[in-house]
Amino acid sequence: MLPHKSIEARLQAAVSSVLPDANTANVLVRPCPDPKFGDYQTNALMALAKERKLNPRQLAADVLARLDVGELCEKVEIAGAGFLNFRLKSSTLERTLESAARGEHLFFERTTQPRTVVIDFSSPNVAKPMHVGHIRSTILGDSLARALRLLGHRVITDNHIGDWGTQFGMMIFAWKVEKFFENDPGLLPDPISELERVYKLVNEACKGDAKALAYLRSRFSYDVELELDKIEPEGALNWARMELVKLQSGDKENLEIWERLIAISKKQFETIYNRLGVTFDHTLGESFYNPMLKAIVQELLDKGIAKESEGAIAVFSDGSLPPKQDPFLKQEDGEWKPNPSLIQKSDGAANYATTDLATLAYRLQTWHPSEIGYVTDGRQQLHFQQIFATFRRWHPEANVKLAHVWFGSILGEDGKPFKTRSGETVRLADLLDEAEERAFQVVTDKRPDLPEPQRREIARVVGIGAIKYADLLPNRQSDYVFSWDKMLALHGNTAPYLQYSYARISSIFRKDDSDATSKTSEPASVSLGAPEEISLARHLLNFDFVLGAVVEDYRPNLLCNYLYELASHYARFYENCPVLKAEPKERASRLILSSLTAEVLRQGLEILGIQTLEQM
RNA sequence: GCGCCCGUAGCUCAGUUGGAUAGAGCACCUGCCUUCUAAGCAGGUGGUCGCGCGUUCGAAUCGCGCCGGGCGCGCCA
Repeated sequence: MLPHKSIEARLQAAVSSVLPDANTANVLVRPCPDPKFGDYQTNALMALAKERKLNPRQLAADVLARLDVGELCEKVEIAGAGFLNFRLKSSTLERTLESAARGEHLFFERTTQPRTVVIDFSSPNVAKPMHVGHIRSTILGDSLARALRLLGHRVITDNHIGDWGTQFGMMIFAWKVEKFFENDPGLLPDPISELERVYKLVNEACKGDAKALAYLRSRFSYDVELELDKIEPEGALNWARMELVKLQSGDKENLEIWERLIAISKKQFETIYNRLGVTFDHTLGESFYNPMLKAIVQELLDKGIAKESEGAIAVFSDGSLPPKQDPFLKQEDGEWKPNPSLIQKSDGAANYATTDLATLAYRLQTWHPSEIGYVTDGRQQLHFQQIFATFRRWHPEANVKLAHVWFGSILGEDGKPFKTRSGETVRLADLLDEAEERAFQVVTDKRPDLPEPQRREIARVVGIGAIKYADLLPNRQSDYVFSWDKMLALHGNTAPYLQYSYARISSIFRKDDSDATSKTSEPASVSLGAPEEISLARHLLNFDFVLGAVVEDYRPNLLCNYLYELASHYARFYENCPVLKAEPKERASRLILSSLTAEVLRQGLEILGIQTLEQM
């Protein structure tokens, strides 16, 4: 057991012995904000004293009298208004590092209560290019899944792609206009661009653009029920609607076009996910739930949860919540008015709310998760509140935590939503290309001695890592400003700096000429002397706190900060404590410290989905 | 109008159940490479935590009211 866990357990026991009825779940230790206070502190006794109107320092003294942590810590101190400060004996630090060096742990503990957690993230749309709007969800979701898995939870990742909906009417229409059966766009180098081009064309024709309409007329020669010269905006729109209806009613040709659209898109998704190193256990898109929707609408009607309204079907407030917390009410002109959630449109089609309800039910029934996290844009907060509330009414027996893990927008340097210079949305593929290209310039500048293929590989890892890190570093709920210069900077809190820290440690081991036997046969012995060694060791021991917090609040940015601090501690150690030139005993100890730091850096970056390099 | 989120150093942002003297990077200034990768380190300048009132041993954090900004609010997802 790690020292802080052991201290915490004994502290809780001591509190129970003083206050038998106290709930000790919140009696926790955590790292001290300032090393002068010690290694760990608890402030929980002040809270306990407050709710019981006890003197906090007296309570601290009473608890301390029942607390025995003597073999782990120096004398425990009562400080301030009633803190308990713990300072680890240096032998405790040293033994913990040694057990890590033996591979018994890496400064964190796997959970004793594994949960099954579904993470819903990325969710791009079929037949459209993946763009910057998908990057935060993809990177955040992947990182959270990695963190949960590392801590021993059962994680199911599910990519809920947008493979059904009204846009397919226009897509199929466009497909037929361009006679793609004869000119398979899947064979083009960039089929998605081609699909996007014709989609825009049809869309513009529907809006009445003269050039687009003229183009349609010139191309139109198939299966003509409408006369060519009657293709006007209304005509084009009607035609697209007709194709949609045919698709929905199972028309063979349209289904085949739809399937080919999905196949082309999935290929694009795979290319991007491969570059990002992101994988999914399932890709169950919206279409998968299609067959279930009618029955769900009917069931919600039967149960009185939903009702007809203006031709549509909607869920209204049932009055079970205070109005302020009720997602189905809103205040207008001082009155509470209905704010319903539509589950069926007046044309009889279901919408995304229905699909999300079906998805939720399916996941629960199939995987029995204790938790489902939806990693989406913050603008969907109301939607998810309504979905969750509807689901609770529909399945009151369900025992599952539903979390909307929302995030803010990516902004350009001008503070407005991130776009290209010409005002287009930025494609993910282009973004990754540019990251690698810019990283290549930097690598070439710094290391002209390396052969080009190696520089390319470094640029790939650094470029992708920089984008991911820039995305994970800010608190997920804040908007952040996208800046190439900042994310690729070689100093400061950036991916390249962390990767460099790792590479620099690796370099020590490459130059370590001690023979292999001395590395393996002698029991590893750590002895800490220099202040830089001690603060580095202390920081390594805090890895567990950070991982717990990341998973608890769905916040990888805490890990970013931790890793940056770790790299800073190591840099100070590196400046002040020679490793290879030290005396044998000290050298062995410092090699262990270095190798454990490297391992935590590597593991931490891996949770962020960022690769490390031995050389850069 | 109502709801959600935000307002912290010149700029970009952290700030862990309320906790000890509010932190970092960039920028600016000063040092440090014959010594394990200087893609580095050390030091300095810089704050009425939007404003006010309140809650308490203690508030950037919680409550109320203002000011300023972003987003959302019935058939798109």
